[in-house]
Amino acid sequence: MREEILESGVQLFLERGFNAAAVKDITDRAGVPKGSFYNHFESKEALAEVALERYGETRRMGDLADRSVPPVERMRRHFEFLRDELPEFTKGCMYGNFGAEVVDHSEPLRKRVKGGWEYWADQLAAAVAQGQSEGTIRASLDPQQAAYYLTSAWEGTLLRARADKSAEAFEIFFAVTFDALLA
Amino acid sequence: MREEILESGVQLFLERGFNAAAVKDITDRAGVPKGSFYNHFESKEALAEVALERYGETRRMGDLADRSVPPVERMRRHFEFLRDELPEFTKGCMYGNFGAEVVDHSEPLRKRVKGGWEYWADQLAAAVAQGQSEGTIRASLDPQQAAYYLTSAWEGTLLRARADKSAEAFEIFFAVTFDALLA
DNA sequence: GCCCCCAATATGACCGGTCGTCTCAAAGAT
DNA sequence: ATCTTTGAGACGACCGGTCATATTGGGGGC
Repeated sequence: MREEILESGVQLFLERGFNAAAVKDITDRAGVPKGSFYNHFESKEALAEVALERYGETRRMGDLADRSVPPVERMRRHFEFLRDELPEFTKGCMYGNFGAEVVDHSEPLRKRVKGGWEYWADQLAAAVAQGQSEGTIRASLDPQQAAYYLTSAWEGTLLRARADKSAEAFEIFFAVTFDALLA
Repeated sequence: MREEILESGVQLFLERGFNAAAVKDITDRAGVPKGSFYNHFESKEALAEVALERYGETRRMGDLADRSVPPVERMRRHFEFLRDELPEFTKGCMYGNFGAEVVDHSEPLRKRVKGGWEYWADQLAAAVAQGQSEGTIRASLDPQQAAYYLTSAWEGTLLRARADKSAEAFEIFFAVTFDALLA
């Protein structure tokens, strides 16, 4: 039962964000009675923390460390994976959702959002650094800064895609990132 | 009275986003009775539309067209202005706030958010194009794409700054944008 | 095998609070 | 006196969390 609740929480936090995903909606989707929720999670916030961890595990960050694929290629595939996993122009990334809605009110969630972004940027930075040592990514970039910038650009791209209801934002992200910024 | 409500709306939508800025909070800050709200605005959403227009007017987009300042410099100043206008690491841009919270539920607001971003990107693109014709911005960039990317990167930077509670995100935005992407 | 007891878990109605919106009596204007 | 505007508080919906009651499972005794 706990697992069903967690799964539904992941889905709804992803589709609607924190506030618009009510505990009742989550338990309804999980097919369990609302009162049972608090036998498994101390609070909605506590569920969100676990949901965020779970979501982060599905982002396949390991792909960014796969030495059998050249760095630029694996970065490209990484972002293509993230893009292809998106529900259709609805809220696209739990980190971004919580980052926009919750970090001002929940210190535990803010720390996890921050930590998740840092981890992601570290993986990207390692790939940038390897690309530089192989001469396929421009040498003048600071890997940590470039990686940080890419996480920002990606989250912003998700916002724009949602407002535009168009995939053009992603096309532009790929074109500018791989043909201009990293090249 | 209408003006006080509008002003308070702008402030609170900026500081807290749409959902966390209650009508009561807005009227409290405006110093007017809550029941009067609907004598001046049809709904909270209607206020948000007007507040967004008002906010957009204060972003000084005209600075981006000021031919007496070189393109790169005026872009830099533009983003410096936006950064310096921020309340301390709280929600930083009404377009981004509404983009994250509301565009899935309110078509009028989605259109205004989209339109505001498009207008902003057009101004940036014109500056990029001029910089290219003067040889100060790299020629291989598509001005519209670069401008679109910058709006994304900026909005994402705001998200990261909030989660990090640090100005480092802005430092990185400036370093990568002006020393790597545009150079 | 059956019954009883107890602890753990499940459950749905309830609670108090917040929220956007509306109503209608009172106040103001003519 | 009549008409228009105002605004306090009611309204119904929604929300996270609580809790009295019901159910279940395991252990022990006969």
